[in-house]
Amino acid sequence: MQAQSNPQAPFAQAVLAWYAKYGRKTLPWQQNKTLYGVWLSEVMLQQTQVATVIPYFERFIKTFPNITALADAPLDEVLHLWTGLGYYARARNLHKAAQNVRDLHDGEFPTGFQQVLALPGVGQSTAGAILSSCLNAPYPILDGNVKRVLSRYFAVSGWAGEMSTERKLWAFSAQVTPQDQVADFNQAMMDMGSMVCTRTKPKCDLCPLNADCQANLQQNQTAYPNKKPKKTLPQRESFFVILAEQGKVLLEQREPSGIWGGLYCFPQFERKADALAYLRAQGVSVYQEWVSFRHTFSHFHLDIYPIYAELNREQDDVDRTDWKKVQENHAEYQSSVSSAVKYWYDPENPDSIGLATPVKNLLIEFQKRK
DNA sequence: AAAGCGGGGGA
DNA sequence: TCCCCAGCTTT
Repeated sequence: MQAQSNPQAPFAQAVLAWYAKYGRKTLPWQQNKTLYGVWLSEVMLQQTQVATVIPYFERFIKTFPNITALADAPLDEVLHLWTGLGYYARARNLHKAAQNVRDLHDGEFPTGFQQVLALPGVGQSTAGAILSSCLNAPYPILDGNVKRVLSRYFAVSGWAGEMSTERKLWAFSAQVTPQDQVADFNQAMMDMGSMVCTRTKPKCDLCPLNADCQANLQQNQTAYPNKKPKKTLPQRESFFVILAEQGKVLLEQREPSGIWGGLYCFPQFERKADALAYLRAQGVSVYQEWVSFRHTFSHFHLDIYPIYAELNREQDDVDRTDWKKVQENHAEYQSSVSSAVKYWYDPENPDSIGLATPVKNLLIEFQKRK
C-alpha cells in the first residue's frame, strides 16, 4: 500500500506543523539514522513504549554496532540483552533476520518494501515505518498510536482485531499519509497518539486535528477505538524448583518456541507432588516453600509456587544418574552455552543468557537470602 | 485488576 | 484468510 493524498492536504499540513513544534526529534534512533538502528528500534517498539525501549536500544547498539555483529552473536547473548522486554519471539526473529541480511543481502539492510517485509518479525506497519523514517518513502503505518488517532478522527467503529476494521484503518492511513515529509508525518502521528490522543484523558485542546475529529465533535473520544471483547483468563499453576548448591542454582533451557522460548528457567512442574518427587530423586528431603505470586500472560494467569532446596553432595550417597548428566551438561556448557540443557548458574558471576522476568526476580530473591 | 500493544504460524 | 498466541508497562 502506498500513500495516496497530495502533500497539500490539510490533515497532513496540520500534523506536520504540530510536529515541527512538539514532535520527538531527539530519540536515540533518530540520531544519525541508519536502516539497522531504525529497524532495531521499530522491532523493540512493537508492544513496548518508548521510555522502556531506550535503555535496551542503547545496550543493543553498543554491543552490536552493526547488523553483522548482531548476526554473528550467539542467540543466548541476544536473549540476554532482551531479558525483561517480553515477547521473546521478537528477539529470535531479530537474530534470524540479521542472519538473513548477512547471508542473502551481503550484510546490507534491504531498501525494497517486499524485501524488508520478508524479514522475520517485520510486518506491513514495521516495514513502512523503517522505510519512511530512513528514506522518506511514502508508506503509511498503523501502530497502536496511529490506530487510536485515526479511529477517533474518522469515528471508526469495530474492534481493530477484526479484519474489516483493520482494513478500514489501513485505508484511512493511506489516505492521510502525504507523498512528502513522510518520515516526519509518520513520527508525528505516533507522537500525537502517545502524547495528545492518549487512551484516557486525551488532550483534545492541544490537538491540531480537533476541528475535524469526529470523536471530539461528538465528545465521545474514549469510545474509540472500540474495546477488545474481554474474556476471563484461565489460570494455571506451576511449581518452580530452585535447587541450589554452593551458591549456584540449577537452570534448564526451554524449548526454542512457545512461552519463554530459548530462555533459561528453573525446573518446572504442574503439580506439587511431581516437584517433590523430583526433589526426592535428587536425594533432597528438606525444602522451603517461598511465597507464591501471579504472573499474567496475554492468555492466562500463571500462579507460581517457588520451592527452594539445597543440595549437599558430601552428605549423601544416593546414586543419582540424573545428577551425573547434569555434570556432563555443565562441562559441555564450558564450550557453548547454546548446547546446554541444564547447568549451574552462578548469580555472582552471571552468564549471558535470557531469563524470564519471574525467574530473574527469584534469582534476585535467592541472592538476598544468601 | 485490566487494558494495551504487531506479527508469526497453523487451522 | 482467519484465529490463536505472547509478556511486560501503565492506568
